[in-house]
Amino acid sequence: MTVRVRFAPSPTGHLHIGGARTALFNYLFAKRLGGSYILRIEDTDTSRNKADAEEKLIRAFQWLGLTWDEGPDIGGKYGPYRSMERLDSYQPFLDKLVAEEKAYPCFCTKEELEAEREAAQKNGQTPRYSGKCRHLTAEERQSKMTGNIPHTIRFAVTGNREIGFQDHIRGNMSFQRSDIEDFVICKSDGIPTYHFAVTIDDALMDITHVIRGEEHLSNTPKHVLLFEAIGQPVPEFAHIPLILNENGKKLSKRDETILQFIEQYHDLGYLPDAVNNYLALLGWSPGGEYIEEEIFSLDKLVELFSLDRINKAGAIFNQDKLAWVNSQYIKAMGLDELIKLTKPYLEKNNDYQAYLKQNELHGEEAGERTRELVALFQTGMNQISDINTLIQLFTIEEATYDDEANEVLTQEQVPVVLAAFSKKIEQLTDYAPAEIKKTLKAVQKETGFKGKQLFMPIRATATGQVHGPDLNQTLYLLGKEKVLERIENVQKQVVS
RNA sequence: GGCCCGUUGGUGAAGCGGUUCAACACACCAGCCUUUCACGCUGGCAUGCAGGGGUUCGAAUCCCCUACGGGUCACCA
Repeated sequence: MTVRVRFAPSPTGHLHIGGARTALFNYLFAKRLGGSYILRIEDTDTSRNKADAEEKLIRAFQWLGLTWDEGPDIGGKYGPYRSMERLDSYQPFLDKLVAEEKAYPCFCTKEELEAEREAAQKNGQTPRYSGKCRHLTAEERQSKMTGNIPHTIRFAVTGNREIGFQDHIRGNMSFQRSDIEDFVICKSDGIPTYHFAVTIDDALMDITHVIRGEEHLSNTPKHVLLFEAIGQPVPEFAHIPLILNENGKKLSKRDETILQFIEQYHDLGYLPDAVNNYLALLGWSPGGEYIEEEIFSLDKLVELFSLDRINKAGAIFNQDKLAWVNSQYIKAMGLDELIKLTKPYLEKNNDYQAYLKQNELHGEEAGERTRELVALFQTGMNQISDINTLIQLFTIEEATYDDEANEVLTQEQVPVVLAAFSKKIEQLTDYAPAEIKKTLKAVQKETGFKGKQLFMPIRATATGQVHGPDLNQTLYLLGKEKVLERIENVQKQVVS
């Protein structure tokens, strides 16, 4: 039997890193085994559904390159792929369960249930549905039904056998039936709950493996019960560890201390492969000969992935590491491709556009300048959008001097070095990197200062910083006028 | 609180009873390279695998207890 897995999100918002990783694991697992990966939308909570959420979800996945074999957008022979379009398939199962008395209508109101819950809590008891509607007589039930009293359908959890199942990651799991209340499978508006919808959907779609987050672990016995009640085979389960924030807590969508939406990474200029790569390493690691490597393409991940190399403990999300992974991809890519990727950022960068205009760079020349700049910063970028902050070095009108730079400028050789250097470049007709390099050499000869003593004063003066890309290139891209102007400013300050 | 799950360094993790078992990577620190900077390279960074008991000739690796952390207890998914 070929493997069939699914990612089944609810369309309530943006795709976040946890969902993306769950989807990724499903995808990798399916592809590894030559099976099918399915996207299914669980939209039974109609009040929380957001109109554009599905579209955003799909766009995010497309960007990541995690394509599905069946889904709401492309269909498939097990469709439809949205719960709300599958209402007809739930009804017969619901009717059958009620007819077999495996489920029953419950007429309790939300207020009643809430009150019971609070009372139980107050007495230190575990809040659990009393099961009182299960024991209604046929007459009582009939009269309430004809009275059109709103009701839910609850699943009757009977007996006291253990519910056991195998989890691919956690091994043998077992729960007590007595710990599970008669849970609602159909809401009073006639829409099934998640528990019911997923199990029917999984059963009808011949899902063989359910790979999902650990937060579902304690829901699983309910699903097992349901599969058994409708006489369908129970799929295999794999509950993957949660992704945690730096405090070791499950990510909350409201937590703003961490970038957790895929869209944000897209906007910042992360590469989809890098995101997949990092996410795959959260809770999973390749064994064998690849154990010392960290950078894997999607195809490579497919080749290496296996469920039994998934960790049990939750993993803390580390943005630094993601950035590093991304930087590896940026360093590895060709310059032309990088330029293409920086284009949208640079086009929207008014300072850069002004810089080009000011230096009278148009058309091909502008393109050439962009090329030089991107090449200069390729090794210094963690994300494509970094180009905008890095490039400020050249676009900014007035340099701002940081502490380290100011410290350098107090050194005694500074006036000598600056004077010699400015005099020489003033006379330079061909202001280009190679010529600048020669000039620096000449200054060294003339003044006797070399190394840090020579370069630092000039770097600090020209850029306001002691760190930055290659000096010759930097001075060239800054332009002669700006460099001379800044030298002059610094000289005035040193004198006064 | 009940039920479940987990616990190797600041972080991701390797390790699945015994020839360096405490890899590798991020971060951090130091050095090298570079007449500067960055990239890169090299090295340092857990005397101990939450703690305590066992089992065993031998345990991070098996068992038990405790502690701590997390998840979940909805007509949400």
